[in-house]
This record gives sequence, structure tokens and C-alpha cells, in this order.
Amino acid sequence: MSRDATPTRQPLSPDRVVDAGVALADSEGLDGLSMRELAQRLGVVPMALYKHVANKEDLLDGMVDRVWAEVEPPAPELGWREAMRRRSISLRDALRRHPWAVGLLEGRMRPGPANLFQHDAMMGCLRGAGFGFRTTVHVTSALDAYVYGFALQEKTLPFGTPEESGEAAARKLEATPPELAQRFPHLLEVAAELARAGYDYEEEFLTGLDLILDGVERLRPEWIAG
Amino acid sequence: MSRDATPTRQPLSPDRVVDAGVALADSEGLDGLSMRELAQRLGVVPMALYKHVANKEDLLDGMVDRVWAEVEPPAPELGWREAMRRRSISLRDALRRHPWAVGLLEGRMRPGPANLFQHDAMMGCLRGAGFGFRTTVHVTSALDAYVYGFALQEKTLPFGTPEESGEAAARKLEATPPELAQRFPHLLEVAAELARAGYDYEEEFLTGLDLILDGVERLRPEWIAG
DNA sequence: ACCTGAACACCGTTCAAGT
DNA sequence: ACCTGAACACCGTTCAAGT
Repeated sequence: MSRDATPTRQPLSPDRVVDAGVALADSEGLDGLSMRELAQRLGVVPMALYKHVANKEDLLDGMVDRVWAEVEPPAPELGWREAMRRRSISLRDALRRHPWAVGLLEGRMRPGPANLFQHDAMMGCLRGAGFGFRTTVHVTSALDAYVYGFALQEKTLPFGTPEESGEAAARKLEATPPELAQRFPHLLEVAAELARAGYDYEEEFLTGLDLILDGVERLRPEWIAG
Repeated sequence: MSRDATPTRQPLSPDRVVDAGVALADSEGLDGLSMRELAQRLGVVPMALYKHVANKEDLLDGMVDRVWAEVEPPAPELGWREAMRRRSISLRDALRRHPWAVGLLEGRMRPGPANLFQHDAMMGCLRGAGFGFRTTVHVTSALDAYVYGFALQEKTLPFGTPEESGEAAARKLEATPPELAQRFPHLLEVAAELARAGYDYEEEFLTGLDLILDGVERLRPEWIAG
């Protein structure tokens, strides 16, 4: 119990700093995440953060591992295909909740424990299903590349629901000068179709994912060779 | 001919500003690209740039379209599969030359002419080969997602050649405390294999690309339905 | 009418001075 | 020994003052 008028504020910890960092990036984007703004939201002087994180890079490391911790690891008992499918969907979902993380997930110099765990589980699931070394790396690489790239497109494109996307496409179509329409007829054709029927990210993502998994399935003869 | 001692410097233009922006980002990364540094390299006061580009976002728009202009458009006469394959390889090559562009290619609010041309050519090639509307969008989306995501991984991972990657993996392996090795056995196994044989980005990229193209080929029955 | 230096409102991080 | 305000070296961009 403190006697003074100001409420006793709970002490800072690395976890609280990282949590607040994730919340700030979620709401304001990566550009809105500054040490100074973060400190203000936590009710402390900027300098105080540096006792709990070494610097901004260290903060980002922690934030990225929070995202990895939200990803559902592959469950080998479902069989490799369904396990890969669900974990890819779960990764995309995490990236939709935290779009700022898309460019940061890979390539951390100091991968966190959740990151290591996820990749180990991925390798373990595929190796356990009989995939060879190289094939395991190929499959992981292709699936993750697809999810990252899709998340990048999704994050970056302006519309959410199919309806919104249809309206956006329709507006764009109206605003297109006829001279441009002539130069890019196929683009216009597709834009018109999207304006009519909307663009469903969910279906788009799953179609590509299943297409890749089909491709992986066809690697079977090479399993042992991997 | 100017009479004073300082050499007559060629006048600034939007093109020169954008060119210098690409060069600066290529050599120093996106973080190193500041209006002030760019101005200094061009031998002008920062303010002078604002007569040729509206602001930094406008500069980035121009830079991104430069990258699109370097991508070889699909050549329908090769057949859709080979055309898609080459254009995907060309896109990845452009992104290797300009890694800073990976997160920026999509989602420009004001797509430049080269961007529009590329997407129109992509759609045109697939529609011309008999793919339906939706299928065309699916194929474009899946291929681009894969290339973006792969470029993201590649940009972000620390090693270049297979040999370098082998050495890096070997060093990492040595530095791994046995306690971590126990917790992540599959990761260790794969790291050991990479340390032995190296990691070949080129082969990795092409394997995934062909896997996706195989998947697309299997969509044939649905062509008309698209 | 044009050009630009100074200024504004920010950054991440250091460091010395104060308790 | 601990804490933190002021400072440093940056940002992108505005704007008024000078020519």
C-alpha cells in the first residue's frame, strides 16, 4: 500500500514492455511504434524502458517471439498433410492479427524460444512422416514462403471483406480513364470481375495452400532420397 | 558554360531523384534512405527534392516502379507454364538486386505504369492460355505470394552462397549449448545436414516454383469453369 | 516568382548530473 | 547505487523571410 495520491503503478518488466509493444504495433503499425510513445503509454520516462530491453531491436525480437507463440504447432497425429495445412492457416491467422510482424518473422539474429520450438516441430512432423532431409527443408521453405508472401499481399491490399473489395474495385473501375483501360485490357477485365463478385481472401489463401500441398504429395517417390 | 569555379551541375529531375533513391537504397538499405542523405548525395539542399517528388511516399512509388520495369514480362509464345516460370524467376532476380523493395511491391496506392503493365501482361498470358477469370487470379496470387515470401526469407537470412551457408550453419551448430540441442533435436539434425552440404537458394527456389506450377497444371479440368 | 535557411515536431540512444 | 533530465545526432516536412 502506498500512501501518496498517485496510484501505485505496477512495476515494469520485460514482459510488460513487450506486451505493450505488441499492443502498440497492433493498433498503430510498425511506424507508430517508437520507444518514446511506448514509454508514454506505460506511464514512464523513455529511458526507463532501457532497463528491461537492451534497445529497440531487442524489443522487436521479443515481440516477434510473442507472435510465434500464438502459432498452433503441427499435430503429427493428424497426418503430415492436415498438420501442415492447419499450421499454415494458424500462421496466416497470427499474421493477420499482427500484420507488422510479416517482414520480421524470419531473419531475427536471435530467434526466440517460441520460434525455435515452431521450426523444430515443423521439421519433426515432416521427418516423422518419412520425408528426407532435403525434402523437409523444401516443403518448409515453400509453405512458409507462400504464407509470408500471402500475408504480405493481404496486409498491403486495401480491402477486407469480399464486399468491400468488390466496391473498391468498382470505384477504381469507374475512376479509370478510358485511355488507361485501352492500354491494360486484361487488368480491366479482371477488375470488372472482382467488382462483380468480390475477392475472397480466405478462399484465395486455401486454394493456393492446397495447390502446394498437392504438389508436395506428388514428391512421395522421392521421400527416401531426400 | 558557367563562369564560376564550381562545376555546372546538371539540373535535377524527377528521374534523377528516383534513380539516386534506388542507388541509395540498394547500397544502404531502406533505413539508410533519408531525404536528407539523398539530397546530400545529389549535392543539393534537402528542400530542393520537394520540387521533383511530392514527398517520401511519392519517391518510393517511383522507386518501386523502377523495379517493376526490370521484370521480364511473361512471353505467351513460350506457353503459359514456361512464361510463368521465367517471369517468376525474373521477379525474384529483381528483388535480389533490390531487396528493399520486397515489402513495397504490392499495395502502392498509386501503382506506376510498369506495375500496371506487368500485371496486365500476367493476366493476359493466363487468360490467353485458356484460364478462367478466377483461376487466373488464383494462379497469379499463388505465384506472386511464393516469390514475395521467398524473397523475404532470402533477403532476411544471413548467408549468400551454399558454402557460406554451410559455414554459418556449422558455426551455429558449434555454438549451440547441449541443453538447447536436446530441446530441439530435429532443428539440430537439419542444421547439421545444412552444415554438411550447404543451402542452395537457387535450387530451393526452383523446386518450390516447379511444385506450384505442377499444382497449377492439375487445375486444367477447371479451366473453363474459372 | 523563386529559392532556401531556420524551425517544428519528431526519432533512438547516451551520458552526466542529481539524489 | 540508482534514476532521469538534458543533450546528441538524427528524421520528414513546413514556412516565412530573403532575393
